[in-house]
Amino acid sequence: MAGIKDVARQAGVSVGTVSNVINRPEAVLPDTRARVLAAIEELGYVRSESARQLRAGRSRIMALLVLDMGNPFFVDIARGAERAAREAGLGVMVCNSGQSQEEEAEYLGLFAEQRVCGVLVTPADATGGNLEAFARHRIPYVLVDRVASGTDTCAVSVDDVRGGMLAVGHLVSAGHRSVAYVSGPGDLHQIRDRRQGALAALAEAGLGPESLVEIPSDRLDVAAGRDAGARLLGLVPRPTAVFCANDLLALGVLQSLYAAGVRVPQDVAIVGYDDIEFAAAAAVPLTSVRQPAVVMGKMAAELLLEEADDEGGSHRHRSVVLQPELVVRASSAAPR
Amino acid sequence: MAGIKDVARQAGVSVGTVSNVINRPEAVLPDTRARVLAAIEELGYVRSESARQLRAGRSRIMALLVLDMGNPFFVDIARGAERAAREAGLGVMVCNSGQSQEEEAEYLGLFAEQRVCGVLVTPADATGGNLEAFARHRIPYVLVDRVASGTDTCAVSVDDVRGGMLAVGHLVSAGHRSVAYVSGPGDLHQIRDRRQGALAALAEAGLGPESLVEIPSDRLDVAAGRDAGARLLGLVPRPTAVFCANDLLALGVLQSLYAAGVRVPQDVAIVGYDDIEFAAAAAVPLTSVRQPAVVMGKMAAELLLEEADDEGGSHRHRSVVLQPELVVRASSAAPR
DNA sequence: CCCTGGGATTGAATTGTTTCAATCCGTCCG
DNA sequence: CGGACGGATTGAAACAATTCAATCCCAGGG
Repeated sequence: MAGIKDVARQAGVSVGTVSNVINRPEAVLPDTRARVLAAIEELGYVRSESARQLRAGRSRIMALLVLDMGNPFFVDIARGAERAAREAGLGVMVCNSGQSQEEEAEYLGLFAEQRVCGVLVTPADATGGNLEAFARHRIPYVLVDRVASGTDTCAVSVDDVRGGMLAVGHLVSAGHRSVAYVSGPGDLHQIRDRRQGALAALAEAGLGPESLVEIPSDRLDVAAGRDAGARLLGLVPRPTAVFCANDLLALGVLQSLYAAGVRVPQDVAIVGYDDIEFAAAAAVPLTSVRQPAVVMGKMAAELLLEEADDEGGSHRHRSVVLQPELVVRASSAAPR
Repeated sequence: MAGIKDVARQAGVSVGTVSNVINRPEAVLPDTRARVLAAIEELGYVRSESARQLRAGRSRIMALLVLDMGNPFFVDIARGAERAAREAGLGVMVCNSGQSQEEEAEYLGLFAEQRVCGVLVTPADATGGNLEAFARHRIPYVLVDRVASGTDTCAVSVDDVRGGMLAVGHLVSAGHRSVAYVSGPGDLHQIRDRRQGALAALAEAGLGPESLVEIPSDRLDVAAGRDAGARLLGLVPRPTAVFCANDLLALGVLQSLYAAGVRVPQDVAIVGYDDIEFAAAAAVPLTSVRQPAVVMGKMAAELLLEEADDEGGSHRHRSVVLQPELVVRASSAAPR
């Protein structure tokens, strides 16, 4: 494959001039430039990003590590991040940790080797042990959909406690007195905060924690939702409402109930979380807590860019907390 | 940041030995190895992928360029590809062309600069002009969800003509005599082939092309489906069935009809395409043509790896055509 | 005791770019 | 006419790894 040297020889100039034509065209005489461009075209020269990177010390790629790209919520985050990165002339490498700490560690290692200019990450665990180790590499990172534990990191999150409160508050005010909570992996902050919000909403209505029946689940996808739905059907007495930790679970629960002939919302009301595009198109359009996912991705990327571009150490870490919003649809209503 | 030289100095060995410890540990005496590993640990050394790549001439990353990551169909393809790549120790860089030829060209340029070891691509246009130009770089690529136009490329696709035939054949045999086809961008092969299959199914039942009412759409997402649904409602006489070029469109159409009080399937039957996970969870569970997306991604990646690993020129390009499968659900049934 | 064989280690060459001090050359001014 | 200036161009250093021929050293055999 042709390199800058071949181009230089072909055009009868030095390598430095070729480099200038590519990076600072205005600093080269028009006819020299033309000659070089002709040579580039003729040889099909493409500059080597790795050589560039080697010299620059870091790549022009930003990494995004999410829990699950099968969840449209994360796809939206990726969209927002990509948009912001693109504006800064950077590429985005999107990876899935699948909520596994091992995969997370593996990917973080990969990012360090790639010398990415920064990492956006939704941690797979509450403690953030992997990130602690990662911090050593001096590669900036921003927490996404997660509050910062200290002041040594930027973070963008949505108020999950408030989200849980909105969801269960809505159910309680519709008359429900017993609510199931289909949760996810207990080591995810989001899950715990939403529960806390749910409990707060119940408490506000004078109901104790026994009014929240937890149906645990180790994954956060539609299949897990179907399982949870089956378990819900077996509960005696059966709660009249379900709050699901995300929309995928909710869609699964809905499917399960539907198949068993349980009517939604007449027999059981359902509220999901994230308000993914498919929530509105569900068997019964799903009430859900909307999160500004695209904005979150965009802001996270912008914070990261600010930190990465910062030469003088003037960057101050910031935590942005966005507000969720309840979107009421057919799946939630007063019990009979 | 510490380099291999720093490690060598710290451990009191040469750079070559450090390299050996990393890449061929068995070729180094145990205590030397231990000393080097200790130095690596102490300095927090992380090998530079760019330097590695520069020497190797190509990166250890495979690119995947799809039309839209917001479509779960492509997410499944990505999953399959990622799995295969991972087994070969490669990373995958997933990018969206958004059906734009400009973005496609831009990304292909980026891939060339990155010297990726290969590209999996779902072309944004029928002619494949961008790929023709790309072929010049001698970077192997495999067409995904698209048949190869010649024998100079590997390709993995699903028989879209047959898919269209299955979908419309099903509708016709349920008694429908007028079917709307909500299509997408006309320069996509998939869209045209599915139409052709639809026409073939009609012809088989003795119906002419006038029985297929095309509702064009320039995008392939839920919002476009809603628009198409609105246009469908305005048609006189209104077709009794709709075949949608993909499930996102179908879900949008469904939402639209639902909102207008048109009953599915009693008034209008709907058949989608792709059988994404959300099709089963739709307002009315969606009849759809299932495509083996994960398998397609996996096979494409495997073909690419075979071509990329081929030193002796023994690789022969292959086209794999997979078969779609009709999944009947509630959204399709005989008209009154 | 010398030589040989072979495993361990070395160190220089190589990869393709960017950057920057040095050089070149033509012009302008004194 | 000489010197200074400035824009264009040059060429070598630096980046961080891999690779491989050369070297080193030790054991075993003659």
